[in-house]
Amino acid sequence: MSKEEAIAKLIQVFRQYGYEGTTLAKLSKATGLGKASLYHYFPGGKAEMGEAVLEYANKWFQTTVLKPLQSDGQPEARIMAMSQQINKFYSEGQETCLWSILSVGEAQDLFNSQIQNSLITWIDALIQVLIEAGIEVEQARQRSEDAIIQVQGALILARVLNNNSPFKRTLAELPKTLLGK
Amino acid sequence: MSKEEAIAKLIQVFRQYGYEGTTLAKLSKATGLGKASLYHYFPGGKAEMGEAVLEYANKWFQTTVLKPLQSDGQPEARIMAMSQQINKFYSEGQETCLWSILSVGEAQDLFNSQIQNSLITWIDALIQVLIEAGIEVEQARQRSEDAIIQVQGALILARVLNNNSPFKRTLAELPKTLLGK
DNA sequence: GTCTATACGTGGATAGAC
DNA sequence: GTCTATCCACGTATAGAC
Repeated sequence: MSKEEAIAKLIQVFRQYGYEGTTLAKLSKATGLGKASLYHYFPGGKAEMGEAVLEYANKWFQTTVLKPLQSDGQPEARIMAMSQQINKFYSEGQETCLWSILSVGEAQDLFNSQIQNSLITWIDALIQVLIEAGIEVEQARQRSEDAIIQVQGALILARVLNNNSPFKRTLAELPKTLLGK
Repeated sequence: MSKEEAIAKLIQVFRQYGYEGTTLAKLSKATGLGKASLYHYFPGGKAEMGEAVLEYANKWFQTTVLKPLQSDGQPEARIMAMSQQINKFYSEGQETCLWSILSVGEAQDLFNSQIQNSLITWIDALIQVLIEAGIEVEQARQRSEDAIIQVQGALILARVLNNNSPFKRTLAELPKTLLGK
């Protein structure tokens, strides 16, 4: 098993259990590797695995979600493309956001700056598109923040209510939220 | 120290560290009670403490947030009163929501039905007010869900960005979100 | 009710064989 | 690279004195 493949398995565990709820036993079971093998790939142990998982998720997000947003079509089309990708990225609202779950407790101390960067990158990418669409910068910032707020909040609602329809509705309305029409 | 006072201290720990990140050592330190004393109040251990903390938060939320919403003024005034109380309840966006943090990992199995009830109660209370304001029921439901989504999402953004201004802005716009004007 | 002391499992991490 | 075996600290929980 390659390191990449291992990380893809690890990410599931961190997403489901959070940092402190994730144990080496769970990580071992998820990958099929013994604890010692995990330490071969990640000498820094659990903290390094968390770091790797965040880095992996970040790249994945950049490729699948941000890239369509930064392509060269019409702003509205790009935003719609992004919404579709977000839907996939979070498995239609059934998966927790790694950023939100790794921003509490001990994990916050370890990863917050990394997570903050990811979120800021996302916000800035949105602002860029809205400016291209002719929206004034401060309003663009507010709407971009609102969009992310809504995605994050909708994921929580989906998890607690065990029902992803508010999440899907939120995504469907993202273009309106961002472009204001 | 009364049981109530103890619970008020415990809640801080669960909020900050989540269920799995919360240890008896932390709970002991926060209350000033020895571990054995905690077991005197909560024979069921950590799980019972989590339960008690959720129950406490729920009552607190009902009294401070829902009651103003269900008073007998104009809908808009009641919604504004609720927003103010939400602001206090989450310490201006600087405190995590207990419901969102206890809905992951092992805690999800233990507490999800309780948390689900709390959230549904909130949504239903909002729907009631919007219906009184003359809004059609399905739209009332959607807007109520949206309001909660925005509060939850804004709390996440505040935590990650270490900046509560989006949270405050979100709260300020809640009346508009709900009443649609 | 609150404490000290302690039991027992599990968590993270390492050694060393293959 | 992956395993088995093992270490040590800490986690939850309990016993029993005061």
